Amino acid sequence: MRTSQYLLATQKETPADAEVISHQLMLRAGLIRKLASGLYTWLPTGLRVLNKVANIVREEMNKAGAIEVLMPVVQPADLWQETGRWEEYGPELLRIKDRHSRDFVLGPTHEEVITSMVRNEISSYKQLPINLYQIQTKFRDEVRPRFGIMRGREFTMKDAYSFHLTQESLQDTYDAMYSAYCKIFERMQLDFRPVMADTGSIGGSVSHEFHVLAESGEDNIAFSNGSDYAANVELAQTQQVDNANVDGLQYVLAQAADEDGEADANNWVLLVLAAGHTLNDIKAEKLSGVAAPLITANDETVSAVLGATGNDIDLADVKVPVFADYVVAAALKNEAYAEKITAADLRNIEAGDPSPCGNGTIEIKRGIEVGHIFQLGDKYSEAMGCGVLNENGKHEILSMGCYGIGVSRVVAAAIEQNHDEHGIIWPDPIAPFKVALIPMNMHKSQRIMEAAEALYAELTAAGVEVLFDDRKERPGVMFKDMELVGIPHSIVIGERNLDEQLVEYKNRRSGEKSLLQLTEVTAFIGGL
RNA sequence: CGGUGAGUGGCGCAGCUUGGUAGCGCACUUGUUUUGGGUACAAGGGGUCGCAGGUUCAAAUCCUGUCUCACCGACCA
Repeated sequence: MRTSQYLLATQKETPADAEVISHQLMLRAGLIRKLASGLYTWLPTGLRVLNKVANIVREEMNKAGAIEVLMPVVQPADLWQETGRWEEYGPELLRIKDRHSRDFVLGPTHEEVITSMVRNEISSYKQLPINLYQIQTKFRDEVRPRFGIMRGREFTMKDAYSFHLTQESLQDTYDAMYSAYCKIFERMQLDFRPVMADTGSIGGSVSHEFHVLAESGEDNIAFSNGSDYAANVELAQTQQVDNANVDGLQYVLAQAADEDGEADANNWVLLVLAAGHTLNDIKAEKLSGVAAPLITANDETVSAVLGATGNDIDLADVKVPVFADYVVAAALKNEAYAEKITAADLRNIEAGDPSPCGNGTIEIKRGIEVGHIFQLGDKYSEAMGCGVLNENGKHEILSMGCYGIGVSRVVAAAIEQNHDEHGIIWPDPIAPFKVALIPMNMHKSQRIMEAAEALYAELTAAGVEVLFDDRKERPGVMFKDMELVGIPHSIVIGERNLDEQLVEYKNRRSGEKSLLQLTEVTAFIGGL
């Protein structure tokens, strides 16, 4: 590619509304442009990277036995009504009507569509297991899009769905996906970790997230320094310790749930934590008797409720089981709370805590979630009647797994992990170009132009992706642009070395420079 | 949705308090200059100041409404 026939679109100045480094660099290096909040155009350079990432994902999915399909972005509402998510999913689900006033959604995920397809296409146990995936645009009407492409409303996702008759089969595919994900992020040369995770609203039991480690990550990951234990802080269990070490208590009032699990506006549960600890909302709302989603009382309610117990709560009097670090006490209206104490894991794990696995202590690092795999069970297949005839001719509901990678988010995460003060430093496998060809004052020197043109033709013929900067620009401009864009290797052709038929090679990441014979350049670059 | 802040050429900003129909840097065009790290000089093109309404002889500037955007919280690949 010649820069003169390309859209480089680099900028000197950082747009004011970009906060994180990956967003700033994606704008400055000409990878993306914002169209509206959370909606971005991929410029040529950005699209090249996005396609590189997608292709690595595709290759590894294929190798792992998954089969590619492509489903519509627009999905009929009745599928979502079948699974109940039309009501459950909330405002992130963008609902639209067609000209006949029929309801549709812009797909935020594709469990409904794939399950609908499989129940029509798969009818025998002989066809199982099967794992189908697509790489496609998703739309989620995020409350607050932020950090550029990192949390956009429209984004590219690889989503795979597997179908099984037995838990063993599901586990096999889940393990294969786990390995494939590791391979994918290894190939992209990213520093990542698989971590145990909460299943959230998608449902199911077993789940792992894949995080790219970066300071700007939105998730906190708990690592053990004595084992390979890693879990999202949302999920990481804390060990109960002797209450004697607790230095004071703090409390939170949470709305209670009735027998049916519905929020009960008149009843509250008192959650008590050791001083200095922080409440983990996800753990709290999983407790029976506590309303989910968690509703905590404001100051007014606190005084009203605690006043109604007949006496002021004196936390020093709460008799905490000796093995518990913190407790749940029912502060039901007019009841003695002291008799309703239960111990539970309620708090966020913290650095320095003993690891739940029993080995080592916990360290907390920040991560960007780029992948998530789940064992879904029969949540969707049951609701939609997706099953096959088994060996005995009986209809049996399938169990499912689902496996996602945020393809566009990977691009941003890679930049968070690979940049310096000059710009992006792409890992070779996802770089938009492998090598930048930078001629010095080519428009004034016939021999430079001939050498550059010859080298460009040679590299291109060898299948090397080369960006030939043939603009009539000063050297400094070209160096700055190529560094900003982050092309991992560059070749500089100048009068200085041409007499000896030498050119200069420079490595973007290490900064190392060396001189190469003009004739050996293509072999050298090809071997990198 | 709650809190904070911002909307002035493609980008970054000034002007607004003390109304008089717009300015700087980058980028862009042309010429000269320079020639291994964003060269210098000169001449140009491009905005009616988010939108709507109001006050006024006169509004980017004052008033009202509205839209958009970013950041902090609750959700997610």
